[in-house]
Amino acid sequence: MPPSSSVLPPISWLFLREPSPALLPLEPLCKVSGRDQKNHGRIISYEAKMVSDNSAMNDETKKLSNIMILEPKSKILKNKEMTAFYAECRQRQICLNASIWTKSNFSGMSVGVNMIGEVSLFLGEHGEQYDFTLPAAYARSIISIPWIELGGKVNINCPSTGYLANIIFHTKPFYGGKVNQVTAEVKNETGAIISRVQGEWNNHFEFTYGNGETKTVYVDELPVCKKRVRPLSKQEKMESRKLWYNVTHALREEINYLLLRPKRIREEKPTTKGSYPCGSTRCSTCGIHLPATSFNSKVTKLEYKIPGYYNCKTNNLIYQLQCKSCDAEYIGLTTGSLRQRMNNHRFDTNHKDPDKPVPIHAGTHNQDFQTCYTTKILREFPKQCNSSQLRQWKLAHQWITKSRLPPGLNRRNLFLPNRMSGVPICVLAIYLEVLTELRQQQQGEYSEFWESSRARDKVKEGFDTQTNLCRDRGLNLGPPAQKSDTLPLDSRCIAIIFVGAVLLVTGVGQAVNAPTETFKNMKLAELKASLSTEKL
DNA sequence: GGCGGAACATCGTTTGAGAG
DNA sequence: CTCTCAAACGATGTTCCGCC
Repeated sequence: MPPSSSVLPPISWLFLREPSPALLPLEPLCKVSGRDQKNHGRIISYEAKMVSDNSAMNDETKKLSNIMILEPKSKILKNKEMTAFYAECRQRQICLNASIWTKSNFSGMSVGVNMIGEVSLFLGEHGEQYDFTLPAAYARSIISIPWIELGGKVNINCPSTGYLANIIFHTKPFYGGKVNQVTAEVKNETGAIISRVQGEWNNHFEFTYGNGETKTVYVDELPVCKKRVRPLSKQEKMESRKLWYNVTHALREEINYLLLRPKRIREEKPTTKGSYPCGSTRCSTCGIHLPATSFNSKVTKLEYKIPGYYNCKTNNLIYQLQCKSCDAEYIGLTTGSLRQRMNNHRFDTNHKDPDKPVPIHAGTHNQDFQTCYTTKILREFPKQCNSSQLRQWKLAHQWITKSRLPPGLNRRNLFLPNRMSGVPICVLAIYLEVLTELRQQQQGEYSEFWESSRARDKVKEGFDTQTNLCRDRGLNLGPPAQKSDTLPLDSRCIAIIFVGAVLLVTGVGQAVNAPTETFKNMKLAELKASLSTEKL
């Protein structure tokens, strides 16, 4: 067989990957991390015979499929999580030797996975070896309906003959374009192009040879070899189906959170600021911690960017628990890690603590903590922040997300804390707006609340003590905010000051049962002064 | 088998609200 | 202003599990 004939089957083989939905995580045949004790550095030996019982296959396919044996690859890299396998067809003297590991990175709504490793196909009959590189895989729209595509350049090289194939997997352009497009050029040892390939790797592709002949391959028409594996009961702990039993079970039962637990891709630092799962194998919080780059305010109807890179291990933070089944949410604060706090909530929920809002709400849906909630980190605080400051910022976040109003899960009281120094005027305006809505919702119930001089005085006290505070720093701590998209609750909150002003001036403030005229005028002047100093 | 990290379980402390 | 109570969080010890 001339090299020009033998170089093409490996290319076909590379293309003929079954397109798969984006539901399953990467499945290793053998997951290797460190040294396996019993085998002294070797991967445990597994055997999976693939026997075809498809009578429609041609003889060559039968020969190949009947004796395909998967064995472990002896060479491993320490401290790398990698997929490694060796497969051979002894009758036809074909063997495949492969080791693959991944580097992944987040970029907004998608995850890119670079497949790094070696794939070598050896054809004993011809004494030729073909070395493959692999395309990158991209999981797009990971927060909505995920889908997968391949991208990047791949080379197939045959050192003994000098033949070379350059393959390009084209990613879909942002606007228009087609998915799964692939092109390739096959060159001989002199560099002359002997064949071109074009098509869709999951549908059909066309080979155009040097003499003008063409050949089209349709993926759907290719014979399918039915895979046979050992029964689950006979598989060892690290065999593929045993290892991935939980994932398979969860898919069948639609238990979403179980899908996120086992063998997660290790994440590099994401490129976009936001709240991300840590990727630790045993971290239960990752199961409810979906990647997020922003959160919404039900008061301002605006979306606020999360201002840093956070994960389950982040300390000193304000977090949000969002019910998957309804609009209920909970804003909490912890000086420990998100993971520690979620463990406490999980414990309370498992024990159906009747005194705590998070377990009570999960109980109303008859769900456990993992099933009921998702979480995200809204903000991390520097360690030098004292507890008083932290509480104020928690309150501020509770107000702008309305988590203190139904159906929010935080406590219902709406009194201002005793010490309000440091809380920006815009946050107080938000507070007024929330209070107004509550008053409109619960006309009778809250009139008594507001009529009590104590409640009214509290608000007045809150405004009185914030003179010369904050200079409208929004929810940003530290130095005065710069005007930037990455500083979330800053100039946008000025709009809320308008709301507060309108409430006070137009008499809508009457809905909260009327601060006094003097109080209104005083606060309006203050609000105007703030606005005049703010560059919108 | 030892070590370290994560989860689990429990209890103590802090804080805020209400009442007097 | 003080006391009481409950919500919320933190701290700590134990258990489990994966890795070396």
